[in-house]
Amino acid sequence: MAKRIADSTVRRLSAYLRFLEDFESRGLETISSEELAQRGGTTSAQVRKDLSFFGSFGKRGLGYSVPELAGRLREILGLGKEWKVIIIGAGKIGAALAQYRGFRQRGFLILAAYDANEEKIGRKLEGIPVRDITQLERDVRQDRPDIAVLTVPAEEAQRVLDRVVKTGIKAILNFAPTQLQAPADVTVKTVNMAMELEGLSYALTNRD
Amino acid sequence: MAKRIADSTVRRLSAYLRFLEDFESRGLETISSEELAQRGGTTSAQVRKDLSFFGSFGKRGLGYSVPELAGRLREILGLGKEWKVIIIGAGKIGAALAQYRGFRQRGFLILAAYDANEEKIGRKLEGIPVRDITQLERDVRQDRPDIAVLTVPAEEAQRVLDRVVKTGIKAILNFAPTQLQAPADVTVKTVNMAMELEGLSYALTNRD
DNA sequence: TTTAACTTGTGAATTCGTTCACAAGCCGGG
DNA sequence: CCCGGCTTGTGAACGAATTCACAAGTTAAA
Ligand SMILES: NC(=O)c1ccc[n+]([C@@H]2O[C@H](COP(=O)([O-])OP(=O)(O)OC[C@H]3O[C@@H](n4cnc5c(N)ncnc54)[C@H](O)[C@@H]3O)[C@@H](O)[C@H]2O)c1
Ligand SMILES: NC(=O)c1ccc[n+]([C@@H]2O[C@H](COP(=O)([O-])OP(=O)(O)OC[C@H]3O[C@@H](n4cnc5c(N)ncnc54)[C@H](O)[C@@H]3O)[C@@H](O)[C@H]2O)c1
Repeated sequence: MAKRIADSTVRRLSAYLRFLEDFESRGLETISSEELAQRGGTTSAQVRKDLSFFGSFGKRGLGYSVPELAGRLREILGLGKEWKVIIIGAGKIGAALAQYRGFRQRGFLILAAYDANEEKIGRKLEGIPVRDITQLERDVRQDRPDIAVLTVPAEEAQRVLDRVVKTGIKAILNFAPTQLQAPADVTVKTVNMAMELEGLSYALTNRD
Repeated sequence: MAKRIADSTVRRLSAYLRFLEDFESRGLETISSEELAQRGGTTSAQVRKDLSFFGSFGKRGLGYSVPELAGRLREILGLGKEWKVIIIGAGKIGAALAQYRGFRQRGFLILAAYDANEEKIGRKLEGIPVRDITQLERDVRQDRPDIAVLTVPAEEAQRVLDRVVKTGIKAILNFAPTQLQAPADVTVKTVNMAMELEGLSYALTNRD
């Protein structure tokens, strides 16, 4: 990849793909940057610029072929393959995620959940086994998961992250409300719901 | 407020507050922008600039008083009061959120969850009642919640949002993976986990 | 009182992301 | 085959956010 692509661009590509899949299922053949923009709450120039970082996929005067562009986006986003995911922390949020069908549908296969609590180990969550965290290293060597989802208490998060990193996993989705430290070659994304709520609090407080 | 403040700034303020509370609990009296920056993975100039939009809270040569700055940030973020929250959709993720203590701890009081499914109505989730969605309008008039959390299926999300907006609620946290339309005076934040995973997929695919 | 070590607050410079604006290309109709 | 309508792709302009860099203020020590 020649240029560093902004995070915001990647998020929009992901959104475009969602819309394209919707259009595809309705049997539409082509779509213009303007239509895509309207659907995504952005501008047509933004759409074209986003796509232009990766090539030129459209036809002037016509627009984009829906299936072709969807294919290109899947390729760019790395969604051609099925990604293997493990969940660490089979608590309330971990269980909800394990049972969520949306991930599977988008090509993310959840292999297992891990927990330290004896009571949870051995159970199944909608078919997904809850395993003992002490098995983590062995299992990772065998199953080679690509992504780990962290849903352990905040106090444990950094310790668990370090352990996960040591197994060689390079991508982590963290739900603990903490700032985590990881080596540069490991990508960590944090979903912090308290922060989102505080953003709403700010918005409610500071309106004109 | 004189200037429009960037979303990214508000998020960082929220993070700073978290660190300050940590420092506060450890009994530290003052903190420098450099320490705050290190903790938050940013730079000291960024910290000072963020704060400077709202006033000057520090002492040159010394740093910031931990309790004072924490108080100022709470004020800026509107965390002086307790915000009332309702959850719409008592499914897997809605239930996890309803049972999450972290929100209460940070001043977000969950009043109730609402659902359309008869089987769920009338139950309690860790003390939080699940009510019939048909009661929504009446209850909102009475309880005056400030924030609605949407955890309904994606197909329902826009319809439910419109209904919530009509009750006069001005802040919404949406978990459905859809782009939602709302009037300009309503703030909608969407947490899209599939998009986060696709961001990880992109990162794994396009490394140097 | 002077000095050295720190740290803030903030214009200015820079970097990054978005929007503009238009040449270039495609299509269908006459 | 040419014209009018439409849409892409992209430099250039713009605007927003971050980083730099330093004067100004604080403290402690001699
Ligand atoms: N529940 C929510 O809705 C919600 C929302 C936002 C954020 N979060 C965050 O997600 C995390 C989990 O929250 P939760 O509500 O699911 O809590 P929870 O207590 O229900 O679940 C945590 C699980 O992690 C397990 N665990 C603890 N230490 C572990 C370790 N070292 N290795 C493996 N497993 C370990 C526990 O046994 C437990 O099952 C927390 O950081 C929380 O702040 C939760
Ligand atoms: N479960 C997860 O981990 C997860 C993760 C990311 C996103 N999401 C999103 O969150 C939403 C909910 O997911 P879920 O897994 O909790 O699904 P779910 O089916 O368990 O829950 C949805 C709930 O909404 C209720 N509902 C449906 N229509 C309603 C209406 N009109 N009014 C009130 N209630 C209504 C249903 O009765 C159900 O209880 C979906 O949009 C999903 O894509 C879920």
